Amino acid sequence: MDARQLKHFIAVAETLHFGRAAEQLGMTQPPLSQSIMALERELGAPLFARTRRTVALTPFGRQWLAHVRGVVDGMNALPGIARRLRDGTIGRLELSFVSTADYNILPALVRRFTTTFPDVELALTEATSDVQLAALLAGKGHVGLVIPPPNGALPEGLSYLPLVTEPLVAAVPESWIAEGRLALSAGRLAAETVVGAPLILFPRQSAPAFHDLVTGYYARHGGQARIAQEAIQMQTIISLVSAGMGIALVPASLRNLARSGVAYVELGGVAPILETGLTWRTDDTTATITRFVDIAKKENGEAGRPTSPLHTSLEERS
Amino acid sequence: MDARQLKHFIAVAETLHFGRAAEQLGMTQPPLSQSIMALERELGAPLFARTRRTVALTPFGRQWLAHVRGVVDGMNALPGIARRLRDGTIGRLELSFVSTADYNILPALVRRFTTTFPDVELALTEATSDVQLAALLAGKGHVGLVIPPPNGALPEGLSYLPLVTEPLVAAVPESWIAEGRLALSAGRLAAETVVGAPLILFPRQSAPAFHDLVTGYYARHGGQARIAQEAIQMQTIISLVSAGMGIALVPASLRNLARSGVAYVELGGVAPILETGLTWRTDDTTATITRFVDIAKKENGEAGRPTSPLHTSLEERS
DNA sequence: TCTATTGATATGCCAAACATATCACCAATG
DNA sequence: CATTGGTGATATGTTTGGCATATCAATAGA
Repeated sequence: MDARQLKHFIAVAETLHFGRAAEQLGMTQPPLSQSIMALERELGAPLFARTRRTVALTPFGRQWLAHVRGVVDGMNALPGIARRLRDGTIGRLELSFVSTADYNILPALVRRFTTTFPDVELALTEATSDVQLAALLAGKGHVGLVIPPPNGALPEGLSYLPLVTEPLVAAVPESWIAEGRLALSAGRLAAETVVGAPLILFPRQSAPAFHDLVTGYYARHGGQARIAQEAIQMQTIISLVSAGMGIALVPASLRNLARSGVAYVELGGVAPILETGLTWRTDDTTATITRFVDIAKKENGEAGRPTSPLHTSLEERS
Repeated sequence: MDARQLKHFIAVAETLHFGRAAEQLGMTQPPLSQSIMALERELGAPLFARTRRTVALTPFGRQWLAHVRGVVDGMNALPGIARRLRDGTIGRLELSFVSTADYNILPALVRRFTTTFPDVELALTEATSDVQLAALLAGKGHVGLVIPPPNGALPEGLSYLPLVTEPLVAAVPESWIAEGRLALSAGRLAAETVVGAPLILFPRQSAPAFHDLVTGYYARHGGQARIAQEAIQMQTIISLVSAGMGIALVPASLRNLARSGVAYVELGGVAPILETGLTWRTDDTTATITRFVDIAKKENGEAGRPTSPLHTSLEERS
């Protein structure tokens, strides 16, 4: 039961002529006859009904042929599959991302990748940066959209590509502005005003980089954050703002999350800059990762200003 | 790109140890190393990441492995498929049948066959006997339930197995009995009464054997059939009887086709006997045919009286 | 009757798949 | 730090089986 024998069988079944089948196979007729005979002996039943002058498939041979064809076709496809796996044009890529990326770089990136490599299965998982980094270090997943750690140093073994930098803005209850509780000057919110308002924030453990970015702003402007409420989901935080529980400092791209009763206002003073980038195991040679990083680099280069992908993402979501 | 190489690859991928994989393959380690190296050279990418002490699949190797497994499994399945094709436990069987068999032997036969050989695809086609015989002689289809030709001689090259014999009965409008237009004696219809009534019948060309059976009855009882209407479908004939257009001589098993306004009455005199049997190409060695004929023989032996399968068929149809 | 064509048989050759022997390297262990 | 056991790679010899050449037997067609 050899692949060679199966190909011999298919050739004879297609030509119904041992001589021409042998020629097609690049061999001579006698060993082909022997190969078929050996196959028939092994199967215990004749595949061909031979007269002295003609060859015909037996009903058994005809039915078996269909199955053999499937296997041989699959076998012939293996080198091509290997090549495409090597090139990264087929396969599977597991991408994790922080929730803020969902309003930012993610949709355009995913769209670009899936149109460029439609046969790569892209598995998306939302997770916080620290969870993503731990998973990658444990060998799970392939690439992650993360907010890099506070000290700026990623764990050993991970590569990193910055993708988007954007300022934080304040998400405030619209009523607080209308009622004059928050004073705007030149369309901005003065730093002292921000520091004085109750704050809604991620718990530090879930998103240390983001947390430190916010508290750093407070420290720079001489104040201690008065935390009214903690919440994990961005949507939840905005809901709490909408309910008038406080203000929140959020990435500018969150403007894409329009919600009635919430206004996004630029911060006075030195607005914190949030960076989002792509990370992956340096030693992971999966071709689809290289392809994805290439796409991300190109996206980054073309997008230019950090606001550009935001609009793109809005279009994506419509 | 050889099946042998693929099996080598799978063995090493499963054990992650060249020595044990070689042992499992019944060979020594050096040629196995060479085989894998040749495969990697052919694919242009390493399948395994080797340190001096350990072997691990590369991401590329892991993804390709899944595809290779599918092909090799399919290949390993081929002998088993061949064996079952040879035994007739898998495959395809094309069965044609006359419409009267649908009320008779067919349902029980099909049920028995499909439960005994659930993996044989059974294709059913309704056709008249002459069409079936012509198709079989032309190499189309496998087995047919037919009413044997009038002279009793089937074409050369076809085998035949009698399955059911049953008398014809008269299908008459119930009103004709109630009104006394047809007189019963001892629950039977006198032959003279039958001969005098208008007849609904198959056209001879569609079912010569059946046609001759009916006209033979008329000839034996000294009369000429007065044909009120011809029809091809049994259901149509019974509908015409129901409409009071005449009487019809039909197989006793047609009692299974109960229709309001129609009564089935035994014939006086020598009631014609209708035979239905199975036919197939004598030289067709398809194993499923043998299996089907075996089932039919057993069905025939166990069923005994011709009425038995009728009740079975009624149960089937409920 | 003769010829051409077909698949089967007989026999010799050689590549390639395998085995044996050995090496180079490294981790574990005292 | 030296030693030992275990790993995959390398080198080389051996044999099997897949193939080619030569030929045969049988038959359809002229």
